[in-house]
Amino acid sequence: MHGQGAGVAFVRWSVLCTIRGNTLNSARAIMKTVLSAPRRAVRGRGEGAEARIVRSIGEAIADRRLPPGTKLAEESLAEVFGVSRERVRKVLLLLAQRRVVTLIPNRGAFVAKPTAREAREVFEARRVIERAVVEALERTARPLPDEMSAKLRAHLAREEEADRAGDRMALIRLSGQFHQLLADFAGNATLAGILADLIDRSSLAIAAFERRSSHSCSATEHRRFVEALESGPPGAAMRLMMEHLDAVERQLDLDARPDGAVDLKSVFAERT
Amino acid sequence: MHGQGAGVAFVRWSVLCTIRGNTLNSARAIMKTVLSAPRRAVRGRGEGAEARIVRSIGEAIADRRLPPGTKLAEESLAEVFGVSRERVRKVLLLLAQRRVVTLIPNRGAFVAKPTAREAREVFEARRVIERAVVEALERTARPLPDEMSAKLRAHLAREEEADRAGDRMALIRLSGQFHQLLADFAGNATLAGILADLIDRSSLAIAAFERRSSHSCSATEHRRFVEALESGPPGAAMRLMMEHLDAVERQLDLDARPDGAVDLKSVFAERT
DNA sequence: CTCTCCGATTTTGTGCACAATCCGCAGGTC
DNA sequence: GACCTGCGGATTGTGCACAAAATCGGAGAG
Repeated sequence: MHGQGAGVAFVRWSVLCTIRGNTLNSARAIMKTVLSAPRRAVRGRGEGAEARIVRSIGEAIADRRLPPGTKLAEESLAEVFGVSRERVRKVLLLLAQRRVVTLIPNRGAFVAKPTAREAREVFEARRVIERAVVEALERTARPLPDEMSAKLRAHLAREEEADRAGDRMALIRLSGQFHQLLADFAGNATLAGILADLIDRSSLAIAAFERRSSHSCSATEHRRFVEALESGPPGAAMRLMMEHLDAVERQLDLDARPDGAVDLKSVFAERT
Repeated sequence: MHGQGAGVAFVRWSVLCTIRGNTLNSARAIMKTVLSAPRRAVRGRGEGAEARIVRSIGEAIADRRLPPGTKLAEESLAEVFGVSRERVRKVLLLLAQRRVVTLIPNRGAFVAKPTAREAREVFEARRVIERAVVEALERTARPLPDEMSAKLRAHLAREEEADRAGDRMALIRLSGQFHQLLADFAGNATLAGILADLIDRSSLAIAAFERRSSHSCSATEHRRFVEALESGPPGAAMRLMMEHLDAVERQLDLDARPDGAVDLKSVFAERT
């Protein structure tokens, strides 16, 4: 989970200078902000704690240490993170709006369990956005700047290392980060933020619908994509990305199963 | 602001049946849910109030009755809506995550004032998503089903009526709803939800950056689009939609102006 | 033996009060 | 005259306590 923590300090004096008519004391305002920012950072807890907890829970969900359907009791989380229950409540509200957890009135918070339909929608949305990302990359960044290339290759190395080590959890997280990295390079923070949510929800969908035993390695597909982006013919990278997303979705078992208690009969009917 | 309220009742027993191993008492769970759902609806306030306030504030922002930078004091809002202050706080947190309001620690909530960069990003994101929407519409819904056609034409009628009446506020809201309607027809609720946020943020960007005096009427462009979608050659609708979004963005004054106090000197320098 | 009802316990929801912070303003100082 | 420094008023942030609701267990009826 990669929160899109905007620069609060910057927003701060921006608002200060524009809201009220008095724009002349901006220097003083900047001064106070610069001084107060570290002070806030030193205490570190009041505001950073929420972001930390959000990220922590988010990563746990993306890594499937918290599988879909898991109950997230407020009291337990408060104890785990050493904060008050209401802080946890706020965090859960944030995660709920990102559709990563489901809030059921008077029942509590649960790790979201997407429906098959929602899973399909999320992947389609990813295709839509990532197509635009790759288009932007192929259009504006060709040849690929050294910095991007270096970061991508460093990331690929980490992925392949995790693959060799059989660290499935790290591989999942890195795989998501790869797509996030591409979106960041594309230069549209808004789209990147939207994609961040969709990637998290993809993790959820994968956790909920993954077929047992099937697993095409993302690392090699990612490497082929980067190579196509760096030195392939125009459109090759796009094609690889679309195929990659299709492959990931095809790994899922999204057929039938209206999800729930319906197939109980059929399950036991076969046993007669 | 069009909240995407999911079917809570459905999620409810779905979770019930899958979380714990015991799946056999699902019938009983359904029973209790079916009974409790209307009861919750009758009381209606505990959960509906928040959504109502979110929609209310959201519409006010989209209609520019609350221009960017307006302070949203908790106490005042609580009094206006007749709820407790913490309810308002929750609502503001939700709106903040949708980037419609900006939350500044210890300062309060303000109607978001997007930067020029953010405005450009939002419009680019809209182009990305609405391109997909129109593609889906042209691909899967051709010829256009009667129901869609009827709803679209009814909407056009409302837009044109508002245009004739000079009801600028209604026109803005209807214009947003038009795009929302198309996204709904495309059949991907996830994408439609994302677009809903982007449309709201577009309203904000327009409010913040609109040029005085310029105003190309959306209603006629919308009508042309619908006609192209119904009976135009393939691709015509897409082209019109892209041109329409470009036109809306071009109405904005997104040049230079790093936003804030910087141009004060230049403004007064010209007067010597 | 199964189903239903009902009370005890746990968990969530909400109002309230107090603490912390910030803005505006006055007074003093260089 | 400009700047720093406290101080008062107001607003936001947070912990706490209580109320409301749901789950879980057992007892009783069919």
